[in-house]
Amino acid sequence: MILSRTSQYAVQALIYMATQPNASPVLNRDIAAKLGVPAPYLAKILQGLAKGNLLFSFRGRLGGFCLREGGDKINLMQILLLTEGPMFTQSCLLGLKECSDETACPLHSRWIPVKKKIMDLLEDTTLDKLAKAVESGKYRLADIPGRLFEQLRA
Amino acid sequence: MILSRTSQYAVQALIYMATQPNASPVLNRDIAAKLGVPAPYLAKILQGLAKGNLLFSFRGRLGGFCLREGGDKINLMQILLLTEGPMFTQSCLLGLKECSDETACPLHSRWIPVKKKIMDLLEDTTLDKLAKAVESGKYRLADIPGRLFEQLRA
DNA sequence: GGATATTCGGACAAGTTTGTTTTATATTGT
DNA sequence: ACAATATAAAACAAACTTGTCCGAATATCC
Repeated sequence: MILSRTSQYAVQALIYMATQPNASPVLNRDIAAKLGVPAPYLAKILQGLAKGNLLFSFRGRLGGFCLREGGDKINLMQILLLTEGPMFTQSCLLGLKECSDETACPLHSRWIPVKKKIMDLLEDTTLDKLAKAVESGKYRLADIPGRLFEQLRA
Repeated sequence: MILSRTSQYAVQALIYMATQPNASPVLNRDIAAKLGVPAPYLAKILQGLAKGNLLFSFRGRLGGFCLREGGDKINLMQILLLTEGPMFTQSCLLGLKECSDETACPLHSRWIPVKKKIMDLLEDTTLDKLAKAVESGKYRLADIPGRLFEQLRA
């Protein structure tokens, strides 16, 4: 509805990375397995995030991906700007290319405050907050059924 | 970002229809011209809305599409449930198939109130309100440049 | 240096959304 | 009955998103 699959996978992957000790790189293969997501596709997404300076990537043995900054420094908006593109913040509900305060669609004035709520949420929500929620055990990152998920986690 | 092109065209078209006298049917061709969207594609969308009981459709000479009810009775949510599908209201930001209060993604509790704002907006916004905004001349339905739009309107 | 393990990068394939074309069918006016 | 004009429906095409595969580059360990 709101986010593309690419964005959903990206957010899930980064939350997972934030739950891991960031001393050693995390393998794309491992992330894909935990999330139940196609590994080659996820790799491409992570490469994009590395190009966008959100991740470090290391090749070779002991390689993998690392968060470039601490999980408390990365919020959802930063991720989505990379995966959805820079137009993400300035979109009109009706799809008008230009929909500003001067020349607006009929929904504009109603939409602005709601959109602000969304943007505020995305900017305020850091990876750390989400990682803590997952670590508490009350929340899930992926659709994998409980038992299988626990097995993978072991 | 939030809505598919199909939904955007559908909403634009219905707003336009709500600005027209509803005694005589509106031609798909005319709507498409005003909005600057491909006519055959729009026709398909309108046919879907007719199947969903939001529009009447009449074939042959003097045919066209009509709102089935008054513009004050149709809100955006009704349209989007047809164009985006019935899952539209129950989606999870991270794309989890199941994300309810019992088994939730780590964003769930933050997302719920924001989502409610969106849903409230969509349910509260009727075609009539939007049509009036367009008729006031302050707001635009389509991306067509001002001069061309005025010419078409004449 | 060689073996191994990993990301990188690009080419390829499938699926979905968006858009086009064509033919059929219904309605009205003459 | 016939011509004109509209939607209906289905087949087709293009573009974008999503997903797959493979060879190359790179780093570590022996």
